[in-house]
Amino acid sequence: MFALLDANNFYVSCERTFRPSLLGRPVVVLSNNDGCAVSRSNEAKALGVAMGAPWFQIQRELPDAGIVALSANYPLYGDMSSRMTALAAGLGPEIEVYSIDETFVSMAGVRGDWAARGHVLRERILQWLGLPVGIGFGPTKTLAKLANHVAKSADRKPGSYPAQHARVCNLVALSEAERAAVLDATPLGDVWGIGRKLSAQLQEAGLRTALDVARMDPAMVRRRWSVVVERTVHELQGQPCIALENAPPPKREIACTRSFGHPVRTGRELAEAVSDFASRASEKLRRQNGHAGQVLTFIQTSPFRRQDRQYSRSITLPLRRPTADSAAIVATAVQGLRAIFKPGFNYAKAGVMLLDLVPATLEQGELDLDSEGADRAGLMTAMDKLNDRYGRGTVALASAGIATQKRRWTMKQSLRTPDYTTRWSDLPIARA
DNA sequence: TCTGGGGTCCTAGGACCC
DNA sequence: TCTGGGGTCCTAGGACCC
Repeated sequence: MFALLDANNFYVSCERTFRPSLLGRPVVVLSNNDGCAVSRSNEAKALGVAMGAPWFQIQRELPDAGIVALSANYPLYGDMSSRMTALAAGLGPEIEVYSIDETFVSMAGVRGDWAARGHVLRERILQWLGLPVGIGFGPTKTLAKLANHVAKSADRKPGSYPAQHARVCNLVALSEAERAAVLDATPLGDVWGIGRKLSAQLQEAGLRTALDVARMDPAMVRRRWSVVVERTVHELQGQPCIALENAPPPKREIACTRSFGHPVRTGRELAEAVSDFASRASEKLRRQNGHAGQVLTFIQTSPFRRQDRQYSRSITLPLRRPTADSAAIVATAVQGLRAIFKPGFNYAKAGVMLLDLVPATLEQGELDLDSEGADRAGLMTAMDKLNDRYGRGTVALASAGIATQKRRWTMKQSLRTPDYTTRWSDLPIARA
């Protein structure tokens, strides 16, 4: 038995908490480089702004709609997220933080009226954080997700589901027939695990709703599609196949990739960017106390610039031994870049991925002939501590590249709001 | 002019081995 | 003329998620 709690329009809602004047207005939060709309208020959705729509297109198509756009402010969203998660944890004995705005809660052994508890929690999150959330309960994670979808839809689009399900929906409390009716009112594309491609294929096969999918024969589904889809069918039938992951396993790969604010043509600038990405990825790696075995570097032009010649390549190089040392990782990433870089292109994006991750404790012993290695780990720890305390980039390795000119490739964020909750100088001031 | 970033899992197919 | 069968491992790519 599971609950899924999920914030409505999370990024936009976080911004509204600190700028109430945005309530009731069409608002979008943009991806890095102020590229695409990645969070939309209900008013923006009602105007037809699609998820992932490029901002320049929105402006062109709806110049007079009064849409407010904001650059993504991840420190703010991350902080609001952990506050919300802490409150959600009160619902049941165990939780899984599934994403920045979604938390699964195990309801095992929880007695009483779940929907009533859900409404209380919902009110509290709204009052304390200003965040509207939807809560769904179901016998499996897939059904809890579906219930959550029902809760939000019944709230936002009256008539899509019975009004009793608005904001909080408990599928567990429904009769067999009532649950079937809810599934039958749900297009199969809205089911967790059924994306665009699969949706099209299932519709081709004559299916329309979540109920149709739930009634398929799992063995046939496995033969015709895959075990993944088979699991979804079982889960829709109420048979749990996906467990709660209370303690998430360490990451198997770590990436840092960015689109550039301006096209980049020179190897020097690319090397600067790749060095920066590699050292940020190394920081993430040390945070999970891991070592990487391989480093992947990629660069690519923009597929949207049809007039440009296109080029896209990646290369994976092994590290001499698994490590989390920024210098070694940066050097390897740049070495990879040298191997794949070709002049004469407008590069739009680059990235570094760390692969073959292992726990740092599994480090293979090695005779330390150059007597340098011993202090490296300590140096990295010291660097991380300084950067944690005084802000990213306070100290860096010279080998990671020092910008000698303005970094034109860094991303655009012209519509950023303050770090209201994570920076002393940005704290809002209440006036009587 | 202007189109995100970071993950996971599964499968097919090639390389290689005996 | 006619050239096996079975297994593992790895990688690339696809599909999905938020």
